[in-house]
Amino acid sequence: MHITQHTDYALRVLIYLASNEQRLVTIQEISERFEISRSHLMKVVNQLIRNGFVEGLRGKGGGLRLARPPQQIAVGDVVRRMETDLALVECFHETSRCLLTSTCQLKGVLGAALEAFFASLDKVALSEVLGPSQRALLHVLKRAP
Amino acid sequence: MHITQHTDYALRVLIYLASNEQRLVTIQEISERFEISRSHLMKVVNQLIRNGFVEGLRGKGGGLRLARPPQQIAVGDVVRRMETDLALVECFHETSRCLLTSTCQLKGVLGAALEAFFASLDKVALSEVLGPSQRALLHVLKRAP
DNA sequence: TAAAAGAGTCAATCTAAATGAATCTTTTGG
DNA sequence: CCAAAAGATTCATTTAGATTGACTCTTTTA
Repeated sequence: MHITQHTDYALRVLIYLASNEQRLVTIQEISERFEISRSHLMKVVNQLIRNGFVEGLRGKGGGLRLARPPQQIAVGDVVRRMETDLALVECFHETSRCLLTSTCQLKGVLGAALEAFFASLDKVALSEVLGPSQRALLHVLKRAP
Repeated sequence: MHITQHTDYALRVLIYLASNEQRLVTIQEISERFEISRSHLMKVVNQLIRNGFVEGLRGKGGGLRLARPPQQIAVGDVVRRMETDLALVECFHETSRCLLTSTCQLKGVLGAALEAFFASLDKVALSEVLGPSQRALLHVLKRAP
């Protein structure tokens, strides 16, 4: 059971942006910091923008910033939107060829468990997964004029 | 996010065995019923036996049967023991090279979500995922002498 | 004691994720 | 206005892990 690195990177990007809320951050910078290839990271960021978590400003002097304050970004939401395939097992698909599909209750049971998984993640905001020092920084920034 | 087919098959095997509690079932039979290669299925069954869910009786006239009544087999337990790698993201590993690992709270948050996932599955017994007709059969069998 | 049944090993295959090169498009500072 | 900075898109390659199946044991009992 895994979450794709794509989603993993997305969370890292958001955490990084949250820790640098006061300025624009370029993909270049993030890719260097995390040692991830620029073009790969680009795709991750793209998806974050398309899903409304991040704002991307093009052109000279452009960069990235959170589209909403980190208190309003639920971790569960991010994972849900970044993971493209949430079909835990074959019988989640219409095309399932398992001969039990029609009668067995597994699909519902696993579906409920998946919901519990996301419900747990939904309770946590991006601002809460930052390290103590980063959170302190956030706090200071909020109090600044 | 996926569960391996290995685990998927394991659940199918258990369901099949639960629906045929009154007799021994051979791997051969299951592999034909589910159209899975015999040697592949063998590995799945092996793991089920090693984990104490199934009893395998060798030799002529042998076969498989549940090691415990299906009411005492939790779906969560099966998934937990069949899935070999439950490290959701890189930072679950000791060797994580993510520079956030030390400070960020993601690991704990995702870990808690995973627990919620399994807690949900633990509430369900194998006997509860059988189809209505199969469950009815179980019921009848229990009442028989 | 031979046949049935499970156990184990090994290598091939297949798939989806991950990667990265190359080429767009947009924007703005000078 | 236009060159440079920055994000957007496309495409092909690589890689890791899951899946598969052939082949060879070992155990057991009719």
